[in-house]
Amino acid sequence: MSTESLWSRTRRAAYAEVTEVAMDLFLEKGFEATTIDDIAAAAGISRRSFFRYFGTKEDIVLGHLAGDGARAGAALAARPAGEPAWTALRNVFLSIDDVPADHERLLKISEMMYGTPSLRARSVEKHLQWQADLLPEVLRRLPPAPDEATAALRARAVIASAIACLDAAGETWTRSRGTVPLRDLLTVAFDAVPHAAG
Amino acid sequence: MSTESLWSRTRRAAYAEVTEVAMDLFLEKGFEATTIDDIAAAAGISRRSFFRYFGTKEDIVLGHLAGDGARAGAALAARPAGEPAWTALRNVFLSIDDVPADHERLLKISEMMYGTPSLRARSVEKHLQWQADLLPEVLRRLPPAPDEATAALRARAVIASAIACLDAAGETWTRSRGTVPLRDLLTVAFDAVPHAAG
DNA sequence: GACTTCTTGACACCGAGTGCCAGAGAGTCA
DNA sequence: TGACTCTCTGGCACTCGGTGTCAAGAAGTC
Repeated sequence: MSTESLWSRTRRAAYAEVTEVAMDLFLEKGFEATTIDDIAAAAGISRRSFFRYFGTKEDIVLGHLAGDGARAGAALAARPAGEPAWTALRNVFLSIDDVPADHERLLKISEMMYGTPSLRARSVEKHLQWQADLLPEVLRRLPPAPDEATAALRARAVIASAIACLDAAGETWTRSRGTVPLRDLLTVAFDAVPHAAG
Repeated sequence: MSTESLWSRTRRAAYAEVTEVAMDLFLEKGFEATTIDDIAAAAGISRRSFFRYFGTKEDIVLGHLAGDGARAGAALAARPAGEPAWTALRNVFLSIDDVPADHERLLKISEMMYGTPSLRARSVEKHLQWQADLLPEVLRRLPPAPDEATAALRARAVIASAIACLDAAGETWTRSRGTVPLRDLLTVAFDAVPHAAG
C-alpha cells in the first residue's frame, strides 16, 4: 500500500487532471486567449479552487520546471569529478534530450512558451531557482578564487550563461520546428561562448 | 528654434515629470505597493492618460532600457575591428559604468529592480531586444560558420551569455550595496565563463 | 470665426489574483 | 450512530492592471 494519504493522492490526481485539461485548452485556443474561467469550467472546479492548485496561470505550463532545477543539480553532481564546470553543465543539459516524449506536442508547447511574453518571463524566474540549485556543484568545479564573493559571482556568471545557451538553443530548435536535433544546437551554443573570447 | 513640434515637446516634458513623480513614489512606498491611481493622482493626470504615456507600470522604471540596446549596438560597432566578440561586449558594458549618476538613488533603483519579480521579468524582455540590436555586430566578430543558422545561434548564445554576465555582476553589485565597483565585478564575471570551459 | 486634428478624461469593461466565510466531506472518538 | 474536528471547496466581493469607447476640449489652419 501507499504511504501517501488519501488527501494527497486525490489532490495529485486533481492537479494532473486540471493540468491536462488546461494544456489542451492552451494548445487549442492559445495561452492568453484561455481564461481561468475557461479552465475551471472545463475541469469542473470553481475559479477559486483553481487558484488553490496553481498560484498563477503560468504555473500550469511551467510547474514542472520547478523540480527540474533540483534534478539538474543531482545530474551535475553525478558527472565525473574532473569535468570542468562548463562541460559538465553542457552534458547535463544534453541529457535532458534523452527523455523521449510526444515530439509534436512538445514543439507546440515550446512555441507557446517562446511566443508568450508572460510565459517566457516566468520561466526566467524559474531559472533563477535553477541557479541556486546548481550553485554548490558548480562552485566545486571552478578553479579556486581569492575570496568567497568572487567564487560566488564566477559561479553565478557561469550558470547564468549556461542557462542562456540552453535558452538560445531551445529557441532555435523551436523556430526550426524541431528539424535540427536539440543536442546539436546545444553543442553549438555551448562551444560558441568560450571560442568568442578569442 | 527647435524642429520639434510644441506637442512633442510638451509631451516629452509631461513624460519626464510623470516618470519623476512615479519613481519618487516607488522609492518611497515600493513598486508593488504603489498603484497607478497613486501615480496619476500625484502627477495630476487621469488614470487613462497614464496608460497613454506608459504601456505598463514597469515601463516607468525600464523605459530607458529600450534605447540602451541601440546605444550598446553603436558602442559595439565603435570597438576596434580586431577585438573578439566576447571582449568587445565586455568593454561595451564596462563603458556603461563611465556615466556618473546619483549613486545612492541608482542603488535603490537597482535594489527595487532585483527585488521585484515583475520588474526583473520585464527587464529580461528588454534584453531580448538588446539581442537583436547587438546581433549584426557580434556576427561580424565571430569566426566564420558553416552556415547562416549556425552563425546566428552562436551569436545569440554569445550575446545572451554576455547579458547574463552583466546581470550577475549587476546583482552582485546591488547586493554588496555598491561597495565593490561594478567594473571589477563585470571583469570577474566575463573572465569566469571562458575559464570555466577548462 | 469655422473646421480639422490630436489629446484628455470619464465610464464601463475584462481578466488575474486575494481575503473572507459558510458549508460540505472525510477521519476520529465516544 | 452521533458529535467533533480538520480540511477542502465554492461563492462573493474586492483590488489592481490594462483596454475600448466616446464626448468634450485645446491647438493649429484656412
